[in-house]
Amino acid sequence: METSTPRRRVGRAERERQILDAAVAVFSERGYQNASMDAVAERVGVTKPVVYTHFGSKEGLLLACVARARTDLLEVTAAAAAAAQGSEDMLRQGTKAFFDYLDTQRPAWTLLYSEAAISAGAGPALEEIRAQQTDFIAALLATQAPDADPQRLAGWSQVIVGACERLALWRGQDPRVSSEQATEYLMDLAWTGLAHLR
Amino acid sequence: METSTPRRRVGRAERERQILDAAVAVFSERGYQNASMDAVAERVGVTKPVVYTHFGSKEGLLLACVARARTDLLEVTAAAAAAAQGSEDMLRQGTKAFFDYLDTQRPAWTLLYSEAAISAGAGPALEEIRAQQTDFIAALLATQAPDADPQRLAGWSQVIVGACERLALWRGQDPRVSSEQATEYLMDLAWTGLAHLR
DNA sequence: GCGGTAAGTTACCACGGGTAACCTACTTGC
DNA sequence: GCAAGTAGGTTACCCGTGGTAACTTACCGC
Repeated sequence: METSTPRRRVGRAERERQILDAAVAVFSERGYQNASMDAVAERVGVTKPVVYTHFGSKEGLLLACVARARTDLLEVTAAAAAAAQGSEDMLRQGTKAFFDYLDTQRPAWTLLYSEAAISAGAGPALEEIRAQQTDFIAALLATQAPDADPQRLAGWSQVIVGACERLALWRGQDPRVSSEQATEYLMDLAWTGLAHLR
Repeated sequence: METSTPRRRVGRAERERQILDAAVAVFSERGYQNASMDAVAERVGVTKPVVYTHFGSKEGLLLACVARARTDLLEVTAAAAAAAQGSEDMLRQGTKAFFDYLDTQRPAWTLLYSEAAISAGAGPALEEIRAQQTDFIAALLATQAPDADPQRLAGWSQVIVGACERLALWRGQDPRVSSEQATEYLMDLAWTGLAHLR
């Protein structure tokens, strides 16, 4: 089949995009462990060493996937928060955008929160995502509780980030839980608690 | 040196304990991925097929480690909660016992919350641990908010479990945060929030 | 002592990550 | 146009490690 295209050559940027797309799909379908580099390469219509020249190693490829998802996620949540008015609504809209992103980008979600934990090298990358999130949230909380100890603010941020991740995984198992509901359950405890601590 | 013990033979139960101990150590030291079954076997002073006759596969070995840690963790937290009086104190003492357990059993902690996520097969085992925790917590919360929708109670439980995991990871990176502080940060948001929702 | 069996060993396979050496489609300079 | 250079690709391989088949030996009951 494949009408006569003996060996199509493609620019570097384009190829990297193709490989990343294939990697996200393959990793999320078969799991990082069970996914072979050959499978990724084959999906692109290319051989293994090509993948290696672009991303160095299997872990490097995973890291690149994570990095791209991270950028997207940050973009989406930051935009939602920016469009809101007031601290409470910023947290609410940002959280909801987080859940919605994971809904529409299922493979990326699987990758980030189920598969990526696999690689020792991806751990730090995930921690960086969380650091972004906690910093952002700590700043938000500070507007509501300006007198609180910075460590306490950081702790609260950790609580919120952890809660979001867990709620996301929970929703993955039980799709009856809407992103609105998940957001509300978080706000119930987090924001209500905060409001009464001042 | 090992004075002259040519080939010591050991009972099944004892061997399994030895192998589990070695596996927890090796997996947490080098990471599940980088740990070889040969390394585990060598640590016990035995060859690879012995490990396989006991645990079937690398994943099986990991699962057995997780199962044991899970039993310990449940035991410790349940005991702490049972010794407390009143719902709030049960949540507080249970949470603190959780953090304290992870403090004293570092390798087990690493295994559960950094390495175990690696294996596709270990994922369900971890979810079962969480299910235990969330059920327990949901029952606790129900005493405080008897009128709440069950799904909402479940959601709040997810929030709390996620928060605990994240706080534990945070403490792993920053040892200045004591188990008491971590517990308090959780209670600040979770319990205070809950108290004002009734 | 003398089998029978549980406990262990050696020697191997296969699969997948990673690489070295080679090849070829396109571009650039003349 | 055409030679030369190079980015983009391929084939063929290595080696570590999960997993297993076939054989060996320490211990127990009798």
